[in-house]
Amino acid sequence: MKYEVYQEGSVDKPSLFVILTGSKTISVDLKKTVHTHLLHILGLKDPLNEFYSKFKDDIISNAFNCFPGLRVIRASNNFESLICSICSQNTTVSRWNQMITMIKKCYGERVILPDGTLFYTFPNPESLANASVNALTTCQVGYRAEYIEKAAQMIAKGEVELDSLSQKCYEDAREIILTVPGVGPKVADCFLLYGLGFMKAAPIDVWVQRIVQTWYFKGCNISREKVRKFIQHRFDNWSGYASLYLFHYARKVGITDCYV
DNA sequence: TCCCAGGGAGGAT
DNA sequence: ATCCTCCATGGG
Repeated sequence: MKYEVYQEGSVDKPSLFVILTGSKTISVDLKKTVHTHLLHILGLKDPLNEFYSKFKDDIISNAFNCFPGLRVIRASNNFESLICSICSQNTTVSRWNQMITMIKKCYGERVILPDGTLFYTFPNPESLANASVNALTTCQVGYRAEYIEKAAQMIAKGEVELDSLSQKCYEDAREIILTVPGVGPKVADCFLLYGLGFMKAAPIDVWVQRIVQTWYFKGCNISREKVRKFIQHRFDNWSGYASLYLFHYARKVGITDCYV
C-alpha cells in the first residue's frame, strides 16, 4: 500500500489529492503516515505564534495582522518544485499557473479519480528531458523552454540529485542548485524553501527587495544579495516566513504608502 | 507604444 | 563586485 500527494489548481482554486494504491483497506499506520505528510506540506506544524512573538517591529507586525495563519506550503515533489520555480521568473502569477497547467497537460500523466475528477500529474525528469525546446514553447513558457529542457536533462542524468540536497546544509545545497540553468539567486531560494524546506532560505523578488529598501533602509538602493543577508541575519530560521509575509504585505498595501 | 511581471545569463566596466 | 541588455509573452 502506497500513497502519493498531488497539489493541483491555482492560487485562486487550490486543491489537493491523496491517491492510495494497493489493497482496498487502509491501515492505521498508513493513515498516520498520510496525516503526518499532510501536516508537513501544509506547514501546520510550524509554530507561528513563536514567529509572531519573536519579531515585533512595526513592519512585520503589520504583515502578521494582515495575514494571520499564512503558512509556507511545501511542494510534495522536488523536481516539480524546481521546474515551477524556474517558470516563475519574470512573469505574473496567472501566467505562471498557465505555464504549469500546460506542461502537465502536454507531458504529465492523465489521472481520473473515482469521483470523476480529472487532473494531470507533473511529468518526471525523463519526459521533460526528451521534450524538444520547440515543443516546450507551445506551453507558452517563452525563453524558459531552454532552461526547462537543460534542467530536466541534468536531473535525468543524475548530475544533480535533488533528493540528496536536503541532507546537506543550506549553503552547500544552494551552491549546487545554482549550477542548474535558469536557476539564479531567487529561484534557488524558492526551491530551497518550498521544495526542500530550508526555512533559512529567503527568496528575494522585486517586491521583497523594494519593501525592505523602503521600510528597513529608508529608501536606499540595496542589492538583492544584501537584502537576503539582511533578512537572514534578522530572521534566521524564520527567513522564509519573513519573506513570505513581507511579499504578500507589500503586494497588498503597494509600495508607495507603506507607512500605515 | 511602452512598461511591468515573485529573474537569469552573458558581457562590459 | 556592480551594472547593462536581452530574453518570450501577455496585460495594464
